[in-house]
Amino acid sequence: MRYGPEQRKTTRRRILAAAARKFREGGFAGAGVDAVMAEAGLTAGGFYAHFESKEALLAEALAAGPGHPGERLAAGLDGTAGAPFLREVVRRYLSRSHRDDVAGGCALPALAAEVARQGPEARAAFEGYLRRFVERLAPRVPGGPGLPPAERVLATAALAAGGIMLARAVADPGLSDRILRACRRLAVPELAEEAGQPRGSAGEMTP
Amino acid sequence: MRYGPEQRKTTRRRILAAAARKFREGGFAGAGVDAVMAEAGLTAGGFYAHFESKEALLAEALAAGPGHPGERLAAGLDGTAGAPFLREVVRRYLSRSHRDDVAGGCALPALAAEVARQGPEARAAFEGYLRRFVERLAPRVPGGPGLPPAERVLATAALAAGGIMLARAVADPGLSDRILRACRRLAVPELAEEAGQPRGSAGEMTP
DNA sequence: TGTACATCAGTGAACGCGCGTTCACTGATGTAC
DNA sequence: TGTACATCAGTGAACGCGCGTTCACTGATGTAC
Repeated sequence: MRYGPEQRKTTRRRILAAAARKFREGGFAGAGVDAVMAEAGLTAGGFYAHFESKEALLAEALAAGPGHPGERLAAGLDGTAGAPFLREVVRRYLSRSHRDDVAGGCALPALAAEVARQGPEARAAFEGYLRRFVERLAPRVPGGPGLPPAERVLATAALAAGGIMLARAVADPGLSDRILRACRRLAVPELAEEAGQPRGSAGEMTP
Repeated sequence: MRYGPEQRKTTRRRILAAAARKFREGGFAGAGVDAVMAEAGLTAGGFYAHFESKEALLAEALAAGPGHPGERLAAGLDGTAGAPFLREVVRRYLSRSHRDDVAGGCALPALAAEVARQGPEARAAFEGYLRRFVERLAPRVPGGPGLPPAERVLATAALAAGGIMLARAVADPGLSDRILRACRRLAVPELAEEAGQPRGSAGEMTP
């Protein structure tokens, strides 16, 4: 093991990445410090050299997550803006692959309900996570009736997060797909979406 | 204490009602059998005379919840249908009072993320809970572009559940209100909503 | 009517377990001289 | 260059605690005769 502050930072980042995955996968209450540290290739005891508490880890794991969806969703869409841009972002977010990849997916559908039961620290971090969607997407998203772009991003985030969450919770795969499709259409009423469902994962949110 | 099967049924219902409240409030992982039974005025040991396990209780608490929102939301709207009906339902659901009453509110924003991590029993019960929205509301809700009424109810449920969930998780009350308002507008683009936010709780989902 | 017994919802203590957190220690790395 | 010491990230065992679940028991109620 290398010595020095660089190693310390690397380890810290590894714990954060592990926490981001484990918390999404098992929930904040369901993923223990033990499991997070094991995912990072460490033992539980070393955790408190890096973080004050489990809740502090949650806050940082939200704030410092690498590859925020607000950026990942817009990748490769440099020329686009307006309704086509929004449709493409929504198509990537409300995809089967995102639904099926809880650990690697967005924090909103996986953790929002639990964050709502946490203290101000975690909620402020979560708020920052949500605001980042607005910052990154609002400049390229069209407004709607009574909805400036920033408000539309907020409402679309709620719709998309809710859609992924419900699609994950439901038992019937057919209903799950219906939920995703219906949400994609409600999100972009300006454009009649192509009839079929998107196939394959090219360009979708999680590979 | 009265003897006989009537008393047994009453107690069972009391446990279910307590579970519905406690699970929404603290999460499924966060609310213990002890806390649920205490809310019902009982001690933990008696629980297993009524339910096989904690997860079985979750499934039943979802399925047998008294006063499903699908019915409560439509109460007093007997003459209405179409876009005005939908707007009123959405206004009640996406209200501050519903946001602030986790224990008495809808199961979707409070429990969906955790249900997604449970077994088939709980997920099937959750699915029934969601389908009940469609059954009760679709006959009176208008379709949209590429969205038959049933699909529109599904997408609106995702939007509304996501909106309440995000509004609860965020730290800033102003942002929380903005989320609710933006979601109400996206849900019913046919009608330009009145400029102000709804005030008071008359007709809203939770008193 | 009165007595003995059967029933059974609910109690309360106990169980094994995993949790978040603490802490004495290890051992690899760097520094002083 | 070599030796002694300092640093500190990470280990692993232990802690107190609350969890889901079990179970012997209580005591109020109903039934038999």
